[in-house]
Amino acid sequence: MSKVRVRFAPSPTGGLHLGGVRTVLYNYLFAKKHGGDFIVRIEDTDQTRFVAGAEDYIFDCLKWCGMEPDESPLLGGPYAPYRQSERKENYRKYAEQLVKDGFAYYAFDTKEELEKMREDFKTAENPSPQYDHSVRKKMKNSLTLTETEVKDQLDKNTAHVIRIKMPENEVISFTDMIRGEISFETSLVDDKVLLKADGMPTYHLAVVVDDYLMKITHAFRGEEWLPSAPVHLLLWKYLGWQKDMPQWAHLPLILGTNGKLSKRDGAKYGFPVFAMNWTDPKTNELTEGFKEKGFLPEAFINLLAVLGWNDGTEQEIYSMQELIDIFSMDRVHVAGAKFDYEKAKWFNHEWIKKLEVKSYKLKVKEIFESKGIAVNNDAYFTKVLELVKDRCTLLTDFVQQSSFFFKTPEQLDVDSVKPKWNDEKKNFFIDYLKQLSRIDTWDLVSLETAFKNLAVEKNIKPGELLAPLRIMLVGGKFGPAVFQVAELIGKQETISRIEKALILFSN
RNA sequence: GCCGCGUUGGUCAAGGGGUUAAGACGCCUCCCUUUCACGGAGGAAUCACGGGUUCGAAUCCCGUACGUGGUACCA
Repeated sequence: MSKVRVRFAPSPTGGLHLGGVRTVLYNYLFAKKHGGDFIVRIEDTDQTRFVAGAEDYIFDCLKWCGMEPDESPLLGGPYAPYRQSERKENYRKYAEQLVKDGFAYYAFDTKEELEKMREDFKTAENPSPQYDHSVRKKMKNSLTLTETEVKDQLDKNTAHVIRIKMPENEVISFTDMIRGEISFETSLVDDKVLLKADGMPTYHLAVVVDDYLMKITHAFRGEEWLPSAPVHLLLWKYLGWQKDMPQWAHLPLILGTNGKLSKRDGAKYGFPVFAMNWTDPKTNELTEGFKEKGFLPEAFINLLAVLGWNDGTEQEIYSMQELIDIFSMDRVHVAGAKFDYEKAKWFNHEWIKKLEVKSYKLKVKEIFESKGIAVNNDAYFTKVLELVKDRCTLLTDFVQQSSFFFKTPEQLDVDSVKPKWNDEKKNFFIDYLKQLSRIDTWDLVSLETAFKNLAVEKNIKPGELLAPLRIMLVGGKFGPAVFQVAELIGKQETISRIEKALILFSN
């Protein structure tokens, strides 16, 4: 078999959502597993939906996820250009060839005429009539017009499209790598437009031509493309390229609360749907991404990989390299999967625990700095992160879990202390403060011993005192062992926090 | 409407004629921990429905229902 070449062909129309990233992932994994090439080709033939900046955004996302292409508009490659708008000249000749060979035809119908047709043929049973073998005989095209009429229209530069001429009563079938044998009745498929009036190809023509020219061996795309597969199959055949046709796989959809996962689902239920922050340049509306939400790319890739695929074992945590080694298309699920944000967070938690702090501390540092918390001592920072990583699900959780190591808590959970606060406890802390100031070896053991001994001496249960101490140092009922916190923040800071809190509690 | 594709706990799912129908997330209980987590031990919860085929069906076949995608000069 020739070298494996797969492509991801996004249209730059907005943020890169979960389904998109997973499609890239499966393409990428398959390519890398077989030592092949991963190509990214931009489908920007639709001028009206094109969104400025979306292309760069897509590449940023791929980079963040660790899926760098081998060929792309940015990198170039042997089959450049990789933007369909720049390949415009390629397509017309293939469309013309199809017309010449009798597999396609010119259609001169105006927008109004098409609308009229749809209106005229509309019935209760058929709410959306297609431009198919039965209606094409009644329309204005090179099948119904005489040769001279057609030539005349063409000479006059009348706006026209080229449509595929779907055969009648044929069954066309192919083998999908995930679903097996799939077949379609050609009479039921419409005469899809291949070349638009503006000279741009539609997706149908463009994928086939580009896949052929770029020597794509495997074509993986979302399940939403399944209904138009017969058009593509026929194009490969009609263009005479059948023996070079890639193998197909149609990936299951990622579902939201109902239907294909949408931006709305995310907004509604409070989870991201895009890989990275996306700001729509038209509306200026920001949609939060997984990256900014505090996800690790390792976790993001991992959770997407197993949403619709598994290797048959009980393993759930995989690195990119492991995925490359064991991924196989035939273990991809046929059914769509509903996205579960709780499980997504679990994956991130697992990765935070699994990875060494050094691999993400820069990201956490950025988050800290954006919250106005300065991080100066790298060794100290690492030590703190190491101490609290087990209790962080998202990278952003580090703020809540460890900001008190870097700055005095602004808000203390006074309400949890006050009801049980009394002079005995107050006096205990005053005495403890005195002892602390005399300690020379500031370590966990000395702090704890002094505390416990004093409690015994004062005849107060240590448990009664530990909670207030925690709130004094940390601000709330969370975080690592109290004495560990005291040890790390140091003598000065510990004493100062207790002193401040004492005043607060006694008011 | 028509066409395509699906359907195993709330979610992700293993299993593809004989299983006590794995496992994970979430939920609940307990242990550990004088906080919150981590960790550990348990628990509740599933084969869409109806017909076949078969000694035997979650598994094969056919219907039905439901879901989902398509039905654009969008991808």
